[in-house]
Amino acid sequence: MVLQKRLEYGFNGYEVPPTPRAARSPRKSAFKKKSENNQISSFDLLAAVAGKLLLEGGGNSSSSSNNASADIEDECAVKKEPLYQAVAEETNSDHDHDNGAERRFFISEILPKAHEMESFNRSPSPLKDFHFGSTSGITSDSSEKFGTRELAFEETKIDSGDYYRSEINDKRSMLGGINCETKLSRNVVPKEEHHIGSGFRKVIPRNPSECSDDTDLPSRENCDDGENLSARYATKSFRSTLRLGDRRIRKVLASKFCKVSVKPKDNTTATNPDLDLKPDYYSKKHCLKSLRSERNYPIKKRRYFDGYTASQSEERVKNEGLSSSPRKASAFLSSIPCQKQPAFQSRDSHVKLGIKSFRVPELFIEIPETATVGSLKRTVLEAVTTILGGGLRIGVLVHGKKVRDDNKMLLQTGVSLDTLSDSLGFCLEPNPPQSTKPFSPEESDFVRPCNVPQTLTRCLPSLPGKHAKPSNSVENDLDSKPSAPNRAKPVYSRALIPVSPLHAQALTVVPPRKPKRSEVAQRRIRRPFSVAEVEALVQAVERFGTGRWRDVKLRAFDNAKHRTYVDLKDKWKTLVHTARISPQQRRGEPVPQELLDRVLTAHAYWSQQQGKQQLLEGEGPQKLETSLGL
DNA sequence: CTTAGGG
DNA sequence: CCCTAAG
Repeated sequence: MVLQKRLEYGFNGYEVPPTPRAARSPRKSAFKKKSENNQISSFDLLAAVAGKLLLEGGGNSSSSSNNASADIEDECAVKKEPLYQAVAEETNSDHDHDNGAERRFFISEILPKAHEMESFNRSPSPLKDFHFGSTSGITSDSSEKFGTRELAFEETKIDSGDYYRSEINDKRSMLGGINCETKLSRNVVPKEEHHIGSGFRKVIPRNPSECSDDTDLPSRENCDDGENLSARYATKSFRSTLRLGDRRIRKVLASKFCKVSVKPKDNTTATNPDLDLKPDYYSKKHCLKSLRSERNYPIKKRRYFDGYTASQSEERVKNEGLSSSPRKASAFLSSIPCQKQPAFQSRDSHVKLGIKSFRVPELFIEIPETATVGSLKRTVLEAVTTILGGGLRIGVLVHGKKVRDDNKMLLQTGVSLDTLSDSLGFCLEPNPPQSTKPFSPEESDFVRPCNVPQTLTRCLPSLPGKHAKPSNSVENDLDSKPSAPNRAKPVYSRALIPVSPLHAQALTVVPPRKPKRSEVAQRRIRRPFSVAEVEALVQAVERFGTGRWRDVKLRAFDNAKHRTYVDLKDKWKTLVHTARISPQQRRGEPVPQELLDRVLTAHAYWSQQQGKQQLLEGEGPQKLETSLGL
């Protein structure tokens, strides 16, 4: 229903609002619930339809930039039924593939050898597979991508399906943004040129490995793919977890002066015997969350990391006289127990990695004894946020050696059925916001492989020969981090216990300092709207009205990362004002009168609509559709 | 998160 | 553009 409504058009080129604003909340809820029940939501469908159109209609979408988005909906309106079905079918078939469990197999129960682990960290725990480590490679990556990284590790599942596919159906792939989330899936999607939003184009590679750091390839379709999602969208839960502190967290954190100790740690509790990771629950939840999250406007967060984090950190070094080499202290080691899962042999030699329950057991925090508990909490949060929120890179270790070539096939790296028994390791490397100073050599090489148990011996990952480029690497695969919320706080506290008594004395006394506002967030630079942008905005508002800024943003400015829906709303506000004042009073780049006229027209129209809607709402929802001629 | 409005 | 109350 919703879908149809949204595809309907009102008269005069204006789209009739799908539903009164007041009634939209319930709609959202309904959507959410539906999705969680593994049903196809209208939103999914809409997205899928759009994606399909993009695929199918790639050739005929020759419309000008400002019409591309309109074309999508226009076409939907015309043949929505067939499309609807097509999409549904496609989705269903996806599910069918999911059920083909016998076609895949697990790398399960990645049980490292305890003695090897101990040699590194003297941990009594036998279960250590993943490690936070600082390696020499950490510092060299692009800076764009950590802006919005939010990670949490708890339950991870990495699935290598029959085929690799990069996500292309989502308009956000146009963002060229922060996350490079590569997903492994079973579908092959042909390389296409896609038109999205206001006709912005971008060629999206088919191969995940071609996904560069500044490419964003999320997808809503993943909602249907529970298994993949658990891995893919885990990145989101860290936020949920830390959200306890909410805003304050975002603003306050990000010191790099956490030292991380490599200390014995109790990992016994880390193991969750439950092998079923509740993929449905997590996947859907994460998926939903990500749907929203990924279309966030990370500007603020990124600003925070790029600016505040670094500057304040450095400032602290000077002001607070923390230990001689605070940066050097960024080594962060942790381990994550991997869970055992039933292993299946796959005819297709595909691998399914199951990683469960990432943990951050040890944190070395430096904080003065005189600090308050509150500041301690914040410090811990800073440490964690810096490391996790700053983004993580996955290192792949084969036989204890790091594999740096992302384009190598697993087979080529020696990861095969025959050799898996030896060791396949992963290394979680912090991706510090400021990646200037490399870590000390000792720490840099402080990466430990996790050993793969015998069960892995049977797992021979080999990529389908169909791939033009055998560039699917574990590293890429893991880039889509999975996670699970909830345990962050317990982890913190436990981590602190053994550490603080040992090092508290050596710490410099530093009065907790409230970050100044200027440090937290600087005002964004002013970026006047161009006439083209105004044109796009006007057109979008003409269609969506003045109360659907999110739609406007998504449709017309989805690729303009610096324009938030609030910006668009504000701009409209000023546009209306501009249109009303005399040309002499106007400043800045002159907006064509034609556009200003349209602004007034649209504004008047939608104001009127709004009035009508409110009246109708008063009369009762029943009459609404009738009155609007729906 | 989105909207709506004031600053 | 920012900030924030409301939903």
